[in-house]
Order: sequence, then structure tokens, then C-alpha cells
Amino acid sequence: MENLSRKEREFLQREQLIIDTAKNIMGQEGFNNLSMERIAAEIEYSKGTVYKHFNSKEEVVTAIGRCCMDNLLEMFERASNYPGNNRERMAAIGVAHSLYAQLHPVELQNMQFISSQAVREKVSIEIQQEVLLREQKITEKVSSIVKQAMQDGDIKEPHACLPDAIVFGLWTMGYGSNLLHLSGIPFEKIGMCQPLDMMWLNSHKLLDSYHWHPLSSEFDIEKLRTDILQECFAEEFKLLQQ
Amino acid sequence: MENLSRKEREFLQREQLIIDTAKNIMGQEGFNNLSMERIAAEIEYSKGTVYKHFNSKEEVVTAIGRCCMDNLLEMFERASNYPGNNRERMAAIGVAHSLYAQLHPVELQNMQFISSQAVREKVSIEIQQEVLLREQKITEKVSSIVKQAMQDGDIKEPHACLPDAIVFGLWTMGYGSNLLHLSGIPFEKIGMCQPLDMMWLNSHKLLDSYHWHPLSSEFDIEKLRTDILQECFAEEFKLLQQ
DNA sequence: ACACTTAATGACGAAACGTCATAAATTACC
DNA sequence: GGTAATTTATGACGTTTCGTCATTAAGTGT
Repeated sequence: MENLSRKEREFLQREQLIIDTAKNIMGQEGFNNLSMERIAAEIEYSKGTVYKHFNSKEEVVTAIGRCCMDNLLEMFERASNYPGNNRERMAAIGVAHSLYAQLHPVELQNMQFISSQAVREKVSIEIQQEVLLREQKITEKVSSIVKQAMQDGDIKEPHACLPDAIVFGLWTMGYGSNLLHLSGIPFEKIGMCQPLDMMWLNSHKLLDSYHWHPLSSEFDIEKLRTDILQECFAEEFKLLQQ
Repeated sequence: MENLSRKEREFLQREQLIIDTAKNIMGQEGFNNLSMERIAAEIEYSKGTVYKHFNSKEEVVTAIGRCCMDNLLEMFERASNYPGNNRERMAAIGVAHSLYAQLHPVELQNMQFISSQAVREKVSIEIQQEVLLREQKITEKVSSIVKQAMQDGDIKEPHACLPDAIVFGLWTMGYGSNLLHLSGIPFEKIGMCQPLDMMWLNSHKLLDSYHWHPLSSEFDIEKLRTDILQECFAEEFKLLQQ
């Protein structure tokens, strides 16, 4: 950033401004009311200038997604540094994911949206690959905890698909849960438990099934959740209360 | 259908024609190349007529999704009738889901797409509720197997969130897996196993964790998969080979 | 101060939207 | 069978957003 010319810095700043502005419009009025002209008006530049940065609004929302993934990654990093055993660190990832889902539902919706064919079709390969890169970084973060656990002997039984299968299992449950969480299906009304609670339970069940020690029967998962919230995500937790 | 006037029948027939036509266009050229005018041209009616049936192309794709869910439900019904124990019947549901994902990737993509805010915003409550109804039917089908298993004593340990948590766990893993399966992420290249294989493994792990007997250690899950394919989905399996 | 380069603009044609007055077809009634 | 009444289908129309690009404005170097 420092070794760039003023021009280049201004360009990058404006790019961020576009992204932030678009994120606001999306959040308040949804994807359908977002348009390149609208963004241009909001940032007080002309349409042509916006097109210098992004070739379509799909590219803009994908760029929003890219930013959001950076935020998610930051939370995962914090989770990964939770001072406990590997299983607890992994649990912290789950807490991070849930918190993110609750604090930034729109962003999460957006991440899901940009993976649809209709959006991807209109996005340059470069931007798509930047998203893919983030996805890999996030996966890598989770994967490294599983690997560490295997190395430390917390997961004794070797298995053909490890660490992939665990990462995949947690990832898919996380993704699916968020999807359902955001789907607008009234779980309470049809007498079902809260998606995010079930998610928490199920991920522990899955880890238990892979014999990742200590098993959830050997500690208090509810206490763990509270501890993680306080130690890693006090700020986020406070925001959530409101 | 029989106690309707000719007019009404014609109307319904044309509605189906619109849906089928739109599905084709979507499949071949994607959502972005689908338009009401395009549909009208294809079915040799005018735009106004198409608008008599659906108020936007989002409503059309949602109606496509509705149809697809009927197909999925039919496969789930067949799975549910697999002549085996409850655990095997549940496994058959998993096989059905995987098969559907492989045979109809576009439809699955569509189902995911119509749950996004951008699409839902433009769809009438009536059509949305029809989709919701299908979702409930599908969930109910899965849920009933869990309930039966509990009743039969296959799942001995009672748990606060059952049967919900199991249904939710399988559902989210299924949804998430399909999402990743369709995401275009090259799993093989980054050295990961096949999503659908991991999905199969993980769902059994989850069921094991809930102590759903017989446990996967007590039978051969690969043989089970083959058996289910042959007994319930011979037709689909053959199609898949090509 | 001047020429030259780079950046920003908004007018433009194209495409799709959703509407609605008009035309065509069907039905009801004598 | 013919005519009026009703239902159904049409496509022209005004609107919006798109993405482009010739033109204008700003910035840079000598």
C-alpha cells in the first residue's frame, strides 16, 4: 500500500468506497435495488467511473463477498488461537461461524448468492479466483487444526479421508445451517429447535464419531461455548446482545 | 384435474408448458438468458399471456423449483420404502439425494438459487408457500423415519432435540454437500476426496454418534449403497453411468 | 504556457421489464 | 344462426438499467 503512487492509492480507496457503498445499499434495499447508476450517484462519481472498477453489479457483490470472507477469516484466526486443546480450538471455529451468521446475516446471504451460477456467469475469472483463494485460506485454517489434532494423537483412528472428511462435514453443516437459518423458515413455529443450537450439537456429534478426544461426554459443551465467547469474541457477543 | 373445465385444464397445461420450456432455456443458457419474451416466443404465445401465469421470471424459476421438489420427493418416497431396517431406509434417502444431485445438477442449483433474497423478493407469497409446503413434506418424510426408529428402539438414548437434530444434521450436510459439489471447486485437484463420498461417510458418522442401531461398524456401508441403488434406483443408476 | 497523457463524464442504443388499451376468440342468449 | 356479452390474447408503449465510447476535464511534464 505504501509503495504505490497517490493515483493508485486513490484508485484502491475508491474501490473500497464502492464496495462499502454497495454493501449498504444491498443491506438496506436488497440486490434488486442495487444498480451501477445508484452506486455512482451515492459516491458522487459517474457511472463510467464505477465501470472502471467493476464490469457489472455481479462483480461488485462478488467483491463484497470477498471482503466478508476476509472478516470471517479474521474471526477464524482468532478462534484458532483459543488457548485450549485442539478440539476446543475447533469448537471455537464453530462459535465464530455462528456469531458471524448472527451478526452479519446479509453478508452471509451474499456469500451464498455469489456462488450461484447466475452471478458467477457475469464475474471475471480474476475476481472469482480471489474468492476461491479466500475459500481455500478458510478451509486451510480449519484443516490445520484437524491435522494438528491428528499429530497430537487426539484423533487416534487413522482414516482414509482425514482430515478432509472432518473439514468437509463441519463446513457443509455450517453452510447448510446458515442457509436454513437465513431461509426464513419459521423453525420455532413448526416446533423445531434453533438451527444454530442444533448445529452446535451436531458438529460435536460428528467430532465424537471420529473419536476426537476429549469426547463431548468428557466435558461440558455449554460451558465451553461460554468460555470461547468470553475469551475470543467478547466484543462480538456484546454486539449480539442488542 | 378431471373435474375442471376445458379452459382450466388448458390453462394448467400451458402453465406446465411454460415451466418445462423455461427449465430447458435455463439448463441450456442459464438464468441470465431467460426472459419472459424468450419464453413467450418459445411457446408461441405473447408476453402478455406468460404474464397471466407468472408475474416475473423469478416466479417462473421458483415454479421450476417447485416441480423439482416434487421429483425429489418422489425419490425420497421410494427410498423410504426400501425394504430394510430404519437405518437402511434413512441411508436410502441419502442415496436418493446424491443421485438427484448427480442426475439433475441444474435443478439443484435452481432450488438453491430460489432461496436467495434476490429471487424471493420478487415472488408472490402464494408461490413461496407452495415451495415451503414441499420443503415441509420432504422434511416430514425424513423425520418420520427417525420417529419410527425411535419408536422401534433403534435409537435408545432419548435426546432433547430429537428427531429434529438428526433431520437437521442430515439435511444441512446434504444441502451443503450439494452446494460444494456444484460450486465448481476442483476438489480432486486440491487433493480432496469426492464431496458425495465424504457426505455418505459423514452422514453415517452422524447417525452412529446418535447411536442409531445398527451402527455402521456392524454392517458394510458400501454393500448397502450398492443394494439400495439396485433395489430402489436401478433406472437412475443406469442413467448415471452414461 | 503549452503540448500531451490520463481520468471522468453522461449521452446513447440495446435489451428487458411490466402494463394496458385494443383486437380476437369464445360463450351465452334470443 | 346471428348478435351481444364476456373472456382471453396480443403487442405497442413508456420505463429502467445496462454497458459503451466519443467527448470533455483534469493532471503532468517540459
